[in-house]
Amino acid sequence: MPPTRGPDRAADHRSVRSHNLALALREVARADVPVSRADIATATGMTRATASSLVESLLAAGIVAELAPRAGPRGGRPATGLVLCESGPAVLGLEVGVDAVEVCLLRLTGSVAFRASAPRPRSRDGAGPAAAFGALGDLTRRARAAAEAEHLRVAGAALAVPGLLSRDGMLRLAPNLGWRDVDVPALLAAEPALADLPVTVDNEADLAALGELSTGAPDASFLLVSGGIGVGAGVVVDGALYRGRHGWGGEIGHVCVEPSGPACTCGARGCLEQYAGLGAVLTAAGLPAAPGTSAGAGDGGGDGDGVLTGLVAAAREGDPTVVRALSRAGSALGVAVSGALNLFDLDEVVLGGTYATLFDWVAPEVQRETSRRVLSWHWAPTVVRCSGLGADAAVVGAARSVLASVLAAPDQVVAPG
Amino acid sequence: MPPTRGPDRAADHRSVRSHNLALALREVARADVPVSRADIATATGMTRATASSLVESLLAAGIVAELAPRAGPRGGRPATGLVLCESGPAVLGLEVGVDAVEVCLLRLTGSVAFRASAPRPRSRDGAGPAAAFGALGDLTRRARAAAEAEHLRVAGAALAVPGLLSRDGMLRLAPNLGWRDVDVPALLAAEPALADLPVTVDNEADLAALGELSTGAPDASFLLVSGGIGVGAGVVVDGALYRGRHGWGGEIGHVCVEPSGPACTCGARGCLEQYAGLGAVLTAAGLPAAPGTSAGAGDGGGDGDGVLTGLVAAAREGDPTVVRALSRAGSALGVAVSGALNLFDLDEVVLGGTYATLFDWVAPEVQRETSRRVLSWHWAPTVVRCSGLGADAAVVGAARSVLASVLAAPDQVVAPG
DNA sequence: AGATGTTTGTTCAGTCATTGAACTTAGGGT
DNA sequence: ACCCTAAGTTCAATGACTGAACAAACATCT
Repeated sequence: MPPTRGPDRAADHRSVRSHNLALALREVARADVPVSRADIATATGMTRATASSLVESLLAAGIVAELAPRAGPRGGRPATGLVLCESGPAVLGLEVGVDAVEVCLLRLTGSVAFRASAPRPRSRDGAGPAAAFGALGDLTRRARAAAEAEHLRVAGAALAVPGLLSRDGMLRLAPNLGWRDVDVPALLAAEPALADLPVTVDNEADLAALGELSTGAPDASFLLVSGGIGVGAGVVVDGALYRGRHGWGGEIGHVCVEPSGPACTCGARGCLEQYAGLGAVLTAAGLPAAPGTSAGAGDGGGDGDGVLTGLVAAAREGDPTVVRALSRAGSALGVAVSGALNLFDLDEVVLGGTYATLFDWVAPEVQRETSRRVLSWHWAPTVVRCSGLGADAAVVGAARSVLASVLAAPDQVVAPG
Repeated sequence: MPPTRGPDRAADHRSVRSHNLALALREVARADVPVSRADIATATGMTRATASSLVESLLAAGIVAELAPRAGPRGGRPATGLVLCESGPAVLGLEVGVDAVEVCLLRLTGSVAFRASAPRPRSRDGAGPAAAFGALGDLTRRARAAAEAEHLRVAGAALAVPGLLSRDGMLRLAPNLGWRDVDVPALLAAEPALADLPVTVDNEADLAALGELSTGAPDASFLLVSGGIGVGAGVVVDGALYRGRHGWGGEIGHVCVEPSGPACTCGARGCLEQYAGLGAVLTAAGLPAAPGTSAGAGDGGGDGDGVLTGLVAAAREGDPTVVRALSRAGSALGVAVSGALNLFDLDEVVLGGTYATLFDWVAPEVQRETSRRVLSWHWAPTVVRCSGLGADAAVVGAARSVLASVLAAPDQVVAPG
């Protein structure tokens, strides 16, 4: 997160201005149609004079743009439409995933300006974290060249990693990458293409949840459950990500489904991952485990996609063992998800990652369990949805999170210009 | 909560003032020793001139008071100490509990000015919610008389109820009271002693968590698990209560401990309540169930205290059946709590309600399960604590929540005066 | 005792962003 | 043409903070 200046800072004229600036910009950003200065004034409760003044600043900063005046329905002077500026500050989403490193450049409007990925150098080839960040640096260089070509200034970046981060950016543990205690900020600083950018680092599941959020209502509430070798979750309440005490919220993979169930790599018994993780599903389906799916092996990776298509094909053909395996994974998932819904008080579940691919076989069981186990079901029945972004959720979410912080603090982005 | 005016309101001069007013007041409130105007200035980053001006307003409003000047350690002009005003606006905590209705009047400083309780009129005697609120009204009248005698103005009240509230204050379901769809605001408005006060209504577990919060660091994070006929939990993260989408967060009582466990009154199987609820514990201990502990009976109540002392006595004597029952309840609780800690990313558990009384027999098992099942244990080992407030947590927490809102918005309380 | 230094609290002109009201601009309808 | 409506701008007034200078009150050193 950006230089978290305490919420307990004294306010002065300038803070009023930045607050209202952000407010005005949000009105422009959240509407699908162009808004006028008068719209901003009435929506926020400020004077038309103030709205005008704020808009002037936003125009000067190149964050919003004016359209040609268009007459309203009931006569009167035509309103000049305001929209986000296509050539305003752009943002970068980064991801170090199990199989690949990815990058994604978004214009201020949210449109994709550049997109690329490369396979992650594998540990078994002697390549450590530095090699992965080298690949990320290469992709970033290309993305920034693309930005340059469009005369876009890159305002910042966010990086998604699959693991537990401490607040200073250290990646404490990333089982599926085979990493432990990796100093992410140092590795970022070592890449010339990234060293001069403000980069925030966040958990992959959290950023995926933010990505999912950006595809729907801005104040949605849901639990995004992401399947894979592990099982992760991101919690969004009223449009805000729940982070928890250390930023490790939503660790659903090791929630207990059956206290005396099979032993898990974490040392406990009966964790969700042992029922609904990709490795467990493959084993139960009688299919060969993909490399790396026997979590804890240290080196992650493995061609997850190949195994997955096999699984889907078998399920489509109605292979009873496979279907039963998926349904059992679904009900275990449903038990854990029900607990999470009871605790977080949510009524929407979004299935992402491999669960998005396997949605048709997994979702009914999740639905069934939640309908029985969620206490508030009668007042707010649980909805189980499929993720709209699938595997790209995390990169896109990373970029979107930067976009959100630019829109939330437009004055921050103007100053350094 | 007070008329939640949207966070998306335009800021002007007055909002700067109220923000800084609240900031200055917080400095006075959170320090144990008197602070000076200069202290406020340096702590918040404002000028001494501004701090002075703010303090003047707070003095005029009767919210803070000046002490005699006291010399500092390194010479210089002595600082005039500022403290919360003992005779400033007072607040009222209310509770409709299973056994009793309670009231508690707190001075602005947090000291108790009045305290009383009365048995709750029972449904089996033909008394419905109206009777309970009548009893609450009587207590309130006495509390306000006590306030009057001290020349204290009562700024507001908060009511704790054990059940699911909708956002408009309707009590949707309170199994242990035997109530359903009770219109709390209407009942409050019908009581003359309460009709003229701003009263907020909240879940008992949530307010108990706030009460617990007020006994420790103001930015603590913990899960407060409250035992009783049911099992409730309140989640506090960085000093703020987690409420969830509808305000129903922390429903741990129906988190699944064993998917194929005993049937629960909620319709599901293996809910925590079936292992660690008071009824289940008594049954497992071979003791006679207290009236009402067979949850779902409709009319709640029952002399919980009597049964509890019997349980404690038997446990102290080392009765193996009782000790085993408690230890099994503890490990079921530990399983559910571990899940909650993984999801919420917390590292502190506070046991309250009956669990506070049974702490010595329950806590070790909770500790053991969390040490195995909480993923982040190695970086942030879980601490299991006993609640400092016990059964009074909810009333006190209710009053504290009003206190907090007065301190957070001092200008609100000045205007009507 | 007196001078010096230090810290607290106040006073006052200056600055800045908002408000509110008048005014200008630019259409639509009859 | 004339009136009506709504958008956007201009400008004096207001309110709250800043910064600097000043006054008050005490400790310490000579």
